[in-house]
Amino acid sequence: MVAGPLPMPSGPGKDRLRLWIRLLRASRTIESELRERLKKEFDTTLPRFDVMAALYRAPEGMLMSDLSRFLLVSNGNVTGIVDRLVSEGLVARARRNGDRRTSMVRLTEEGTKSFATIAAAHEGWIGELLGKVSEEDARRLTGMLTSFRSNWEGRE
Amino acid sequence: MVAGPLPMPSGPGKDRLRLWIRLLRASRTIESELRERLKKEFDTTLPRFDVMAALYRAPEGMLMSDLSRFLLVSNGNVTGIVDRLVSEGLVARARRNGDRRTSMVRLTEEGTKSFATIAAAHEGWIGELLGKVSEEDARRLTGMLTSFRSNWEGRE
DNA sequence: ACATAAAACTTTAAGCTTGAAATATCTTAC
DNA sequence: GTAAGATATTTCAAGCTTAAAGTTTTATGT
Repeated sequence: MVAGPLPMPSGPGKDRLRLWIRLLRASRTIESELRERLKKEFDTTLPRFDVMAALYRAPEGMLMSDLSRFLLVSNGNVTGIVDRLVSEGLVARARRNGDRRTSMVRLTEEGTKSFATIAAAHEGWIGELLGKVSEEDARRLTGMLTSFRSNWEGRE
Repeated sequence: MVAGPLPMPSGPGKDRLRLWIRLLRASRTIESELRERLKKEFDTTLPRFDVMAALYRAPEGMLMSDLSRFLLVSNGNVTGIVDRLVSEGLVARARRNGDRRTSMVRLTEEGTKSFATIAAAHEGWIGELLGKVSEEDARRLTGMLTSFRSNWEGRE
């Protein structure tokens, strides 16, 4: 999957396979760099950052299932990550009157502050890691990836 | 990180952040689809597929550290995946005369056959999943991602 | 009202992942 | 030749991940 420098596939329809391999290598490279920096600089992890980023954008809170859908990860996964964030005091669960199955999850004040700091560093890192991609190319790439995505949005 | 449809960042230098978010969402979407199909159709996993793909390209075998570098994952990780593949008879470790610390890892005959079958299906899936990306766009995207990658190859 | 189904979550088991510590082997410098 | 360091790999603990099964609560059909 993460095929590399040596014998690349050739023939009809291989361009998409090659694209996928590059896409995956690029995102893994960046991801592992981010992971390392989050750990070293802020003693946190990418999944925690992802959850906090989602909650930061929703001050009124989110349901567990919203988080799961939004982050493209399973329900059970979110449970574990949120549990850990709660035990660290960065996130709170609030029972709801209307529906006792659900609870609104939101950042605590401490979580909000913490996230703002980390997010600023994160944005700088991305600027650095993608520095060689021109703003122009960045916009074009984003456009292509968006059209790909809309093709898949809401599947099953 | 996997930010989505609602308030997208704006301002100077946000194009790269937006690009990264799209890149990550695209690769996670495709990855999870592949994961599911590998499981359902062939009762295997993406990491196992990755290792077998690497070995398929190296009939003479690879060292554990080669695998680790090539796949962009940690050493200890490769140990576990290879252990499982060995126990399933798909991969073999061969001690080397020269250096007793290392062993050459290679596909067994069964592993080779098995991989060929799965890889054919895999290529079809990619063609399907990236079907809306034109071959032309695929080549352009690949080019941009390649230049990004060479910028990072061999860091640290 | 009451049974049945649906929805929202959590729990569980198995496997993936990392970074760090531990082992074993080889290489280098005296 | 031997101690010190470098390499290659495995082991370990903690956390992430998923699919499937289980729990609790709400909604629906009769």
